[in-house]
This record gives sequence, C-alpha cells and structure tokens, in this order.
Amino acid sequence: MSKSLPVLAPAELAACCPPLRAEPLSAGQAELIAPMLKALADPVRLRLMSLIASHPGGEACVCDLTGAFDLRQPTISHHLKVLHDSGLVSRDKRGVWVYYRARTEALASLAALIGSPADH
Amino acid sequence: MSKSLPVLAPAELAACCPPLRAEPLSAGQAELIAPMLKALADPVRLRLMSLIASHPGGEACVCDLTGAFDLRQPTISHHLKVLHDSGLVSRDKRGVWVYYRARTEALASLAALIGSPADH
DNA sequence: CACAGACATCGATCTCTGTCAATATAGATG
DNA sequence: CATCTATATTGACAGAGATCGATGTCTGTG
Repeated sequence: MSKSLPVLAPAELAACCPPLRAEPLSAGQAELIAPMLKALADPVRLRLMSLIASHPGGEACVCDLTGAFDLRQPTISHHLKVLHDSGLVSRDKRGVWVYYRARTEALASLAALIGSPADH
Repeated sequence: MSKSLPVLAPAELAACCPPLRAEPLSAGQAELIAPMLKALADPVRLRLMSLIASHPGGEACVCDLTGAFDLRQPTISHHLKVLHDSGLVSRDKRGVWVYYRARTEALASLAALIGSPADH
C-alpha cells in the first residue's frame, strides 16, 4: 500500500503537460509531475542518478554505487527504489546483480517541462 | 537564522555542475542543486511557478496567485518564500503589492543539468 | 494620526521522509 | 542441502516540511 498515485510512463509525461512558461499547470498535472521532481530533489538520489547516467554502458549495478556513499546498503536500496518508482530509472536483474539504467527520455521530458521557453 | 546553506546565483549554477549524464556529481555539487529541485518538487509550488512564468508580463503579484488555490494566504506566502530563497523567482515590492518573476536563466540551467545528453 | 488592506512572520500541529539495524529473499557454489 | 553473497523489505525513530490561526509590518488613504 505504498504507491497509490499513478506513475507516468516517460512518453506520457511529455504529452501530459505544457512547459511551465507556456500556460498554468492544472492541479492534476502538478500532482503527476511533482513526484518525479521529488525523486530527484535529494542529494543522494541526484548523485545516484548522475552515477548511473554517466556510467560506461549507461547502466550501473548496485555494487558500483554503494561505495560512493557513507550510507548503509538498505538506505541506497531505498533511494534506488524511489528513483525506480518515479520512473526515472529502469531495473534489470541479471544473476545476483541488479542493474539500474537512467531513463533518458524521462529526464529529457522533465527538462523540457522546466526549461522550454514560452511559445507566445 | 534560517538559511545556512549558500544559495547559487543563477549564473553560478550553470558553471557549477556538469549535466547528470556527463560525469558523476560530487557530494558538494549535489548539495547545491538539490535545494532548487526541492523547491520545485511540490505540487503547489510547481503551479505557482507555472502561474508566475506564464503570466502576462512575466510577473505576477501575490493577489493574482492566492485565488488559484484552496489554501490560506500565509501558506501561499510560505511557498513563495521557498521559491524565492532557492533563487527560482525574484521579488519586487511596488507599493502595497509584491510581484514575483520567474528566473528563466535558473530554470534553463536546471533543465540543462537534467536533460543534456552526455558529450562523450 | 487612525484605519484598512496586502503581505510576511511566528508558533503549533500533523504528516512525510531519510536513516538505521534486523531480517528476508534469491541466485551461485560447494 | 548448507552456505555465502547481493539486494530488498520491514519497523522504528528523529528531523524536515506543509498547513493553519494569530499576529506583525508596511503602505496608501481619509
């Protein structure tokens, strides 16, 4: 009973909402987007995203990530879950290892929403 | 005694940090950026930013904003303070009214940080 | 000066979230 | 099967944050 809010597929995010500067976001639109931003809005998760997104091959396994932080393994696992639940990373289990990959389309959609100039 | 963390001037943000996909963010860089994302990562503040950024003239006074929400005036004032402290909006008092304006360079820098493709 | 309106600040409350230790699960290996 | 290793889940707790009512500050007006 943790996830009651619908999660946007990356493709939906782009279609869902106009850029901030284009027209006012509705309450419903804001409720859909805020969770993705909230997932990014933590120093540890920002670094995790950056580590994953910049990792050779575009993906990183948890074992590549834990060493970069002074945090316990369950905490890293928790942050990865938040990123995954928000749709910002995909998860792929191969053998004993779990690989996370950045969803670049989701990042691009978010960036467009925040940074696009008004079209009028 | 509320703000102990340094706040980035918009121009500094662009210079401070590589895009997520370019190379891993340092802990310090992540601590600088997270507050701006955190400021955006709330449905009410997202709508406020959108209302301000899309308002004719690029600015809006508080009296233009409060009516859009089912929230008390101090709550709106609180959210505007968060946006202002994070550097996402500027504040300009003219007579009795206070006008908020979106800092589009800050938004653009954030968007570039999140959405820029890796350069390698 | 007195008053009214626009906005900010304060203090309290309630909820949410980041972290940990402990434990569970699942795959590899002997 | 027993064991080891990689990762996830659970439960508890402290700190952060969202909201409100009450109140303060500033500005224009009579």
